[in-house]
Amino acid sequence: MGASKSDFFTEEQNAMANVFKALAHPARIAIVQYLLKVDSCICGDIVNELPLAQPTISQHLKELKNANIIKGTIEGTAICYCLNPETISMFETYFNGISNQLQNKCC
Amino acid sequence: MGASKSDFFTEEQNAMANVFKALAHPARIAIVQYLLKVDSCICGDIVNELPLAQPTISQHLKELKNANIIKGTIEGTAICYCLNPETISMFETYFNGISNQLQNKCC
DNA sequence: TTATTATATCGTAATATTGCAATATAATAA
DNA sequence: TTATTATATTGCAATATTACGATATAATAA
Repeated sequence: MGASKSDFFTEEQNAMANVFKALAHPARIAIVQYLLKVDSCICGDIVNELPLAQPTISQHLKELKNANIIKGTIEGTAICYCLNPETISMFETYFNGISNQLQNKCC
Repeated sequence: MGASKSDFFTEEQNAMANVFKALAHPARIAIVQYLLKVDSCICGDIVNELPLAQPTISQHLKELKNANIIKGTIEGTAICYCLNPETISMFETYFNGISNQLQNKCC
């Protein structure tokens, strides 16, 4: 985050910022879309789907995994990634909460 | 975004990534929380609330405004910022959509 | 054992973000 | 007009992200 000041913010604020940061890249949005599109949670043919090299995809998957947006299970030589419904629920709860607090408070 | 490749992604993917990027910083999360906490949509006393200098706050507000997460109305010498309910709704719709598509697709 | 296949890590160059002092702008007040 | 007050912009140093070639690791196959 550039010349960092994250110490001055709460754990929760830093945590939310980190989860959003994981979605703050078109490649990672594309990975989420792809995981939704394919019927089962297919693995690393994401590399064939996106215009990025294998190490780059691996890095993006790692960031999504660290943010708990996806989870990976080993399947032989491959790793099967899929979206984590709990984190999606967390996002729903977060924005529902904002919506509810927002009533009559807007200019 | 580092050595950039955003040309290879769709408009929609880049747009979503940009909106998330606006929330990908603890100071901007704190600003959103503050705008929710205060009863009316009070303005630039955010500077007194957060441990950052005025130009830094101004820059963060600009990023939130560019992403349509907040909107500002002029009130005399001051500017009154508040959350944009439409963008909050957009987020709700986005994650509801993912939730719905996620049924039975998880490993 | 030696391939082969799938994914991860390292190192580093290119680029982007962050934070702020200094300064500018814009609106009102005196 | 000249303050004053509130916010924005500029310029730049410190730091973080992105992308990928080279290489490593891990699992299975031959």
